Amino acid sequence: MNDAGEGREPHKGSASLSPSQQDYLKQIFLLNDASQGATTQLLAERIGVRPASVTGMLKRLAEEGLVERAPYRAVHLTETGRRIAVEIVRHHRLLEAFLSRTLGYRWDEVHEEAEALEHVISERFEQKVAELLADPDRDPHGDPIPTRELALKEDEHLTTLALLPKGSRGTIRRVTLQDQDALNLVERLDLLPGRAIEVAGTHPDGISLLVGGSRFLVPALLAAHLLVDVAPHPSSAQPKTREGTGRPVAHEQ
Amino acid sequence: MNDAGEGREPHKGSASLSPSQQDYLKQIFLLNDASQGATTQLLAERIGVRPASVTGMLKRLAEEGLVERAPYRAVHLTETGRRIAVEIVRHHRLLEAFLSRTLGYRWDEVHEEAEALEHVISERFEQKVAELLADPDRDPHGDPIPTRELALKEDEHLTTLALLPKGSRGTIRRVTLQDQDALNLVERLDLLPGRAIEVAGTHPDGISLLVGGSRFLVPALLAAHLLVDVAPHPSSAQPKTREGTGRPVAHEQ
DNA sequence: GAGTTTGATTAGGATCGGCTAACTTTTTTC
DNA sequence: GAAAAAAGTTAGCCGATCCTAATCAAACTC
Ligand SMILES: [Mn+2]
Ligand SMILES: [Mn+2]
Ligand SMILES: [Mn+2]
Ligand SMILES: [Mn+2]
Repeated sequence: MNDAGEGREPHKGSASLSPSQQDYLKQIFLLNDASQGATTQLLAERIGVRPASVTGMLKRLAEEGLVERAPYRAVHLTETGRRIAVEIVRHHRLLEAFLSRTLGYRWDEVHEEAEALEHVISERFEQKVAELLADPDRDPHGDPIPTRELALKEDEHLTTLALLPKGSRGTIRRVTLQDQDALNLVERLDLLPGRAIEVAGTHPDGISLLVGGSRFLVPALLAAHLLVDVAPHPSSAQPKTREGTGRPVAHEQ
Repeated sequence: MNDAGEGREPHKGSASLSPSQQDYLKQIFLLNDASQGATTQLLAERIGVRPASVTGMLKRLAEEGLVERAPYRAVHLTETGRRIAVEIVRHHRLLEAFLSRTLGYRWDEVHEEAEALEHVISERFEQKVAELLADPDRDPHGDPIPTRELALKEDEHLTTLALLPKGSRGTIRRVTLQDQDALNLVERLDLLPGRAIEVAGTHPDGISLLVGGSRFLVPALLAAHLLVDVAPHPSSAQPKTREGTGRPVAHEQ
């Protein structure tokens, strides 16, 4: 079924794709980036459509050379598809940083707005915002912002909170959650990027955590999405002296 | 064919309409605001579709109670339709001011970007931008920005350059053009809002204008879209002063 | 005021992206 | 390894928005 003589559009930019197509590519990328297979069902959940719709769209994207797929198996991005996906991710995270820093959005308000704007802003807008913010490399959730050349830094030194042994100390650097309610939970628990934490113990259902003077159970499902920068010497005091009641939320303004 | 017992949706916000629908409402409003009938053909030109498409969309908008129309006649907005249209206009002009002032866009670059963003930003975004800019009342073209309550100030003291008699002096306050090429022309001629001008004479094809030390013919078609704040005493030369016809005129550009 | 020109509408069709219901394939369970 | 469960696909449909071509109405023209 695959033909080699199809019309080869040179340099397909994200601009020529519909917001819907862009969202599919982005979610495939994010799933792969999180080492998960981009299955029909997962995509359907993330994008908010029915599985049948995903199948249909993936076929169209495959025809355009943006994904490679075999029926009943997870999809993968082609190089072209990946490039576009990263471009959208850059838009999204740059916008989140902008909304947070320049317009004073709250931590939990940025995602939804960026979700819509990411498809609409021009390269000029992207550029101007990057200038204004002096090329930020993290969004408010701690997610790395791809560079203009679409290079994406890996967080190799970060560890999932869920895997830390008792006694570990470190700093929360990244919250890899999409869901609005889950984000609200993180905010209520004051587990934002920058917070110093210590693992008080492990449970079957999660992790007992010491943060900002209080101690509570972080459910495993949540802990798996908190990436921590582990302090070099678990026995010594934490490098960053930043205690307090934890109430004054760490907004990066 | 028209029935009175249609489903009456309460408080329809612009958010529930498609970008396309929003553009139709906006263009109807802008045409009416410029004292032009919103005909099928004019709308088709402004929106960039064929007349047949306009007829189709107007029918749908009429069904939703946003416009009133009779076949072969110009359309009018209902109160609901007008409210939505003004909301979009506010978005558009606020965005233009923001792009210009905060992101450093050039005068001729703002329109296109605002055209896409206006349909996508949330009320929160609108609000935050308005705060950041301290409630601006003009966009970079001199067009008035509707207030949050959707009140739109009229430019009663402004006159079309095309109608000024020889010897008139004044200041360009507003450029009511949509077309990109026309805007570029205005910029090349340095006829931007704020420029002091004097009418050196009238021609059948336009107006001979003195501006910034040089003198040239402004084609009638262009002159009709330049709104001028006429100086009270045509004989006295004054580069920049606030005159008063009994009405306070505040504009920040 | 009959005819012509211009403007508007209708008819029919395409594309896109979603849906449901029915069917097929893969995976899991025992 | 057969049956059941889960996941994925197909077929058929729908609404939104655009298009072209043909028709109809209104507005000028003389
Ligand atoms: Mn999106
Ligand atoms: Mn983020
Ligand atoms: Mn628009
Ligand atoms: Mn403007």
